[in-house]
Amino acid sequence: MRKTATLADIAASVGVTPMTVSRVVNESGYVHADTRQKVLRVMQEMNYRRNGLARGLKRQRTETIGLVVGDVANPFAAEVIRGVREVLTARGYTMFVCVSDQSVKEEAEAFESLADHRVDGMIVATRASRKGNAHLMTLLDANLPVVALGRDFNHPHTDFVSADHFKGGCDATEHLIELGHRRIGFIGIKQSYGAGLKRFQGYLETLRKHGIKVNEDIIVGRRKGTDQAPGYSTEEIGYEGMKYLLGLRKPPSAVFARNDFTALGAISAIKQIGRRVPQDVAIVGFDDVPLASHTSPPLTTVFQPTHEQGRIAAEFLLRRIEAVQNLPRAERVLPCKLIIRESTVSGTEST
Amino acid sequence: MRKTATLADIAASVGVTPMTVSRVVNESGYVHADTRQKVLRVMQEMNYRRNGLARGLKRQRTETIGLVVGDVANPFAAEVIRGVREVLTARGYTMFVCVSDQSVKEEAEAFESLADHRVDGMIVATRASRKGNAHLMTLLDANLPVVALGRDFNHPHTDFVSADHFKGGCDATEHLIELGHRRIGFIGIKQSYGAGLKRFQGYLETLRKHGIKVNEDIIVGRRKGTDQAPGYSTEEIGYEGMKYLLGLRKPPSAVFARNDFTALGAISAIKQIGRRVPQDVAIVGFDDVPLASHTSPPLTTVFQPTHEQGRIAAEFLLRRIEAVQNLPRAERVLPCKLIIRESTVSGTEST
DNA sequence: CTGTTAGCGCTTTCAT
DNA sequence: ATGAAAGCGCTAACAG
Repeated sequence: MRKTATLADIAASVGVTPMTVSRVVNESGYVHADTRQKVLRVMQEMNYRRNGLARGLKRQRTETIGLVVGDVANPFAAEVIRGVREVLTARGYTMFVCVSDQSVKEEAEAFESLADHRVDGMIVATRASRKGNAHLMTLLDANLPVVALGRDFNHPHTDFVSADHFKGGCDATEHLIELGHRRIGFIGIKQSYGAGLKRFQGYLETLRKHGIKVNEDIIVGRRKGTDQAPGYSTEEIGYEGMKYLLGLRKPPSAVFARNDFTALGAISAIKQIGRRVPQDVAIVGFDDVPLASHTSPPLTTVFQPTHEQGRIAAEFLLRRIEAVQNLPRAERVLPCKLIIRESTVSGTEST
Repeated sequence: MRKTATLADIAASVGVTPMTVSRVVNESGYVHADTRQKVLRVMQEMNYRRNGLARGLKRQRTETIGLVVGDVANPFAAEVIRGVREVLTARGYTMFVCVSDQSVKEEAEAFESLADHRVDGMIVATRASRKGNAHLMTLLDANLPVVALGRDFNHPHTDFVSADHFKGGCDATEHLIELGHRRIGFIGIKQSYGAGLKRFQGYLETLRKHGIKVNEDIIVGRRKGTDQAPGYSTEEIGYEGMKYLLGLRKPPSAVFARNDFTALGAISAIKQIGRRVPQDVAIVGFDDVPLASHTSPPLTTVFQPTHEQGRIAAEFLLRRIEAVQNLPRAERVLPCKLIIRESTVSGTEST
C-alpha cells in the first residue's frame, strides 16, 4: 500500500524521461507545450505529489523553518506564530511549529527533530535555560541559522529579537509609585527564581531607585514549586497569590502582576472579598491581551509588540538563510508601552 | 558553508564503512565494542547529525506526523496539541504543527507541505469547509493516514474524533429553559452561517422542542461579515453582541454564548451598564476554559474533554499508520458536561 | 562482527 | 527542447 507516483512513473507513462517531468513540475527550463500538457494531465491522473525528502536531499535545502515555542495557550505565542508565518509564507517557506510544553527535554527533542529533518533555519521562542542554550550551541556548530525571540541567547552568529521587558517593568512600577504607592507587591514569580525575568528585574530596580526597600513577603510565585522552570503564569496563580497577599497583616496597596492573566486572577480575588480596584488595591498587568480592555475595571498594563517581534524574527532568519557569508549578530529590542486604564486610576466606572 | 558530517565522513575518519557507522547510530546489528567507542567519539568530534531526509527517503517513513489547526490562540487548540503530543512523543514520533489562520488557502498549503515532506500521517483540526475537504480527499488518494478532530469529514478510510457539541448545546439551552427563560439569545454566529456549528444547532433544536419560536433578532454574529468562515469567536464579539442585544426593545433574559470568551465579553457589557448577571441576564458559555471559574460571577458553561480528544486522535492515527491493511473508519464522540456556576443561578455572591 | 551492492526520488550538469 | 549520468545520505538485503 501507500504507493505514491514518482517522476519516473509519470515519465514512463508519458514516454519521456524523468528530467522532462521535473522541468514541468518546477516550471524550469524549456518544455514543449504539447509535452507539458501531456505531462500535466498524467500527473493529475496519477495524483502526483513531489517527494520533499528526495528534493531536499538533492538540493540541500527544504524551504522549511522550525519555530519552537514553550507553550501555545497564551496570546503571546499565538501572535508570535502569526507574525512569523506571515513573513515566511509570503516568501515561500513553510513553518513547522514544535511545542516544548516548557520542558527542557522536549525542547531539546524539538531542536533535534528539526535539525534532523533539515529545516533551513530555526526561531527559538522558548524560555531560556542553561541546558537548552547548550543544546542550541551544538546545532549552531552545524551551521544552522537560528534566531532567538524573547529569550536570552548570546552567540555571535545568532540574531536576537525581544521587547524591552525590563523597561516595561520599570514603567509599570514607576506608574504605581507616581500614584503614591509605596507598598507594591509582585505576583507571578518568587524572588529567588526571578533572575531571568526582565520585567521583574525592572520592578526591583525601580523600587530601589526610589529608595523603597524590596519586601520579599509581598513577592509571590506559585504555591508549591512543582516544576523547576515555571511556565506561563495563570489567572489561578494571580487569584491564589492575591488571596495570600490580602491575608497579610499589611497587604500591599498596589500589585504588579507578571502578566495580564495573573492580573485578572488577582482582581477576581480582590473583588471576591468585597474590596475595590483600584481604590483598595491597584493592579498593573503585562502584555495587553485583547481581554484586558474589556474587564471590569479595564486593566492597566504594558503592551508589547508581539506580532512585530515575530515578523522581525522571521526576517532576520530569512536574511541569514539566504546570506552567502556568515552574518554578524543582529539585535533588536522593541519598546513596550504602558497603557493606563482603570485598574490603577479610578475613572468614570469601577466595580 | 553549512557542511554537515555524513556517515561516510565518520566512516572514513574511523576507517570503517558507512554501514558500520549506521549500525552504531541506529543501535542495530552487531558492532564490536571498541569500534563502537571509536565511532561514537568521532561522531561527537565531528558533531554528527543524521540526515532525516536521506533516512526517510530510504526507509519510506519519517516518524513524523502533522497537526493542522486553524488557530492557536484559544485554549481548545492548546489542549488538543498537548494531548496529541503526549501520545506521539511517547511512541517516538515527532509532531509538526501547522497553523492555517482560519484560511482555506493556508490550510491547503499546510496539507501539501506536510504531504510533500512525507509525514506518516496527519491530524486535521481545522474548521471544515467544502474546499478544505476536497483537498483532503486528494491526499487520501495518496494513502496518507488522516484523522479528523472536532470537524466533519466523511471518508471510509479516515477516523473521526469529536466532542458532542450538539448535545452540549442542547444541555446548555435546556438548563436556561428549566430556569424559566423563554427569551434566550445566542451570540457568536449569525443564523445563516450556523449550519456547521453543532452547539448552535443544539440550541435551535432545544428551543423548537420546547415550542419556543426561534427569534432571529436575538441571534447575533460578528458585526460585519468580513471573512467568509468566521474563526474563533472572541470576547470582543461577545461584548459588541451583548451591547446590541441590550439595546433592543425587549432584550433576552438569557444568552447562550458560542464559547467562554464570548460569554465573558457579554458579561462585561452587561455589567458596564449596571445590570446584573444572572438576575437581569443569565449567561452560559461553552468550553470551560480555566478562566471560567475565576470570573465574577463564575461562568456556567459546557465542558468538553479537549485533551482527551487530542489523545484519542493521536492513538487512532498511530493505529492507522502502523496497520498493514487499510483500516475501516473509526469514530469517537465524547460527551460534554454542563457545569452550573453563578452566571445562571445566583449563589452566595454576585456583582 | 563487518563489508558490498543497490537504490529510495529527485535535480545538477553536461551533452545532444 | 530533451536526455544521460551521477550523486545527495542513508539503509535493506545479502554476503563473508
